[in-house]
Amino acid sequence: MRSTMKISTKGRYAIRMMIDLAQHDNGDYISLKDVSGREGITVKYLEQIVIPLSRAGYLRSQRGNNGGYRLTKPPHEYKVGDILRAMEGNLEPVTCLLDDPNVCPRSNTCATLPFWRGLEKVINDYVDGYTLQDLVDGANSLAGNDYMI
Amino acid sequence: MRSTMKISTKGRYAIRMMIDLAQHDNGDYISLKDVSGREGITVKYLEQIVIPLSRAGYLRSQRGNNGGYRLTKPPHEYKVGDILRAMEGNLEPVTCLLDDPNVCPRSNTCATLPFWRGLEKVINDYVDGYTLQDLVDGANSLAGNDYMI
DNA sequence: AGGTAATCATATTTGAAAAATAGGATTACC
DNA sequence: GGTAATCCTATTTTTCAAATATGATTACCT
Repeated sequence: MRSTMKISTKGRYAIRMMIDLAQHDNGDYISLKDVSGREGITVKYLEQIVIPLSRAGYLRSQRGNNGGYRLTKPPHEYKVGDILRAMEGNLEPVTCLLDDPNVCPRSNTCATLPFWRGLEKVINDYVDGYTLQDLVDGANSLAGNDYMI
Repeated sequence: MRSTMKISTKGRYAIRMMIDLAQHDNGDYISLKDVSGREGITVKYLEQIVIPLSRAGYLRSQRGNNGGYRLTKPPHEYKVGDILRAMEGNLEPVTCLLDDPNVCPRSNTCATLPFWRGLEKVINDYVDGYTLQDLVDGANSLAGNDYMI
């Protein structure tokens, strides 16, 4: 059985790309071709991944020869949750949580809604507890947790 | 954009069915037809949902006329996480976390693996903090948390 | 100026899995 | 023996992620 509750490849690749841009930041723009070579993701796919990140203001781009991308902020100012939400839209574990009241006619009486809301909160709190810099360091900024193995 | 990170309908329906069985438990077996009428899920779909729950030992069944299903344990002995994992297989947010070392050749050096492991732990801890009885009560058993709205 | 190498924009294809349905076999009560 | 349920397996339908394709636009560099 393949399970659900999975982050998309775009979400995972976006994080890896952001790490790559952070690691190789020397002030110049970094081409997707370079990222592609290092990360093993096709340039064409990276072009798609870059769109929501740019739209969110997380990346600055330069067109033309010697063009490319670079971060708009220092890595510690990116919450990993921001990157994921830019790619995934949201991290709600069930569609029932959307604001649209048409989604589920049972939402008023549903006994499980608070449970799902809590799960959403736990997930968002966790991913917002990491910054891009934390991932670059391969370490965890959350004081006193034991998630590292 | 439709987002990922979603629990399947089978997972959601399984929880609702278990709540329904708990709420209507009077010692007799409860037919899927009854559950279907109350929950608005087809009998045929419920038949599929029941399979992994029975296999996990969470339900007892009775065939034939007046047959049906009932819980094998009192509701407070079911962790919601157990129900979800029975349906979803696991709650790992990325395939990279599977034991199979062939899944990702970068797993040895991947800077994001500890991050994903932590997310998996947070999710499992949360869903294991709720019991079926909590959902029946529409309340939250975790002492001192504020997930309820 | 013109070649080149990049981003940008949009569309299309592919593949796989979730979601739902279908048909019939088996069981057990009454 | 009729009926109403579970059980079993297969199939269809639908949706969406994943990946690819094509070409336009931009800007550096010689």
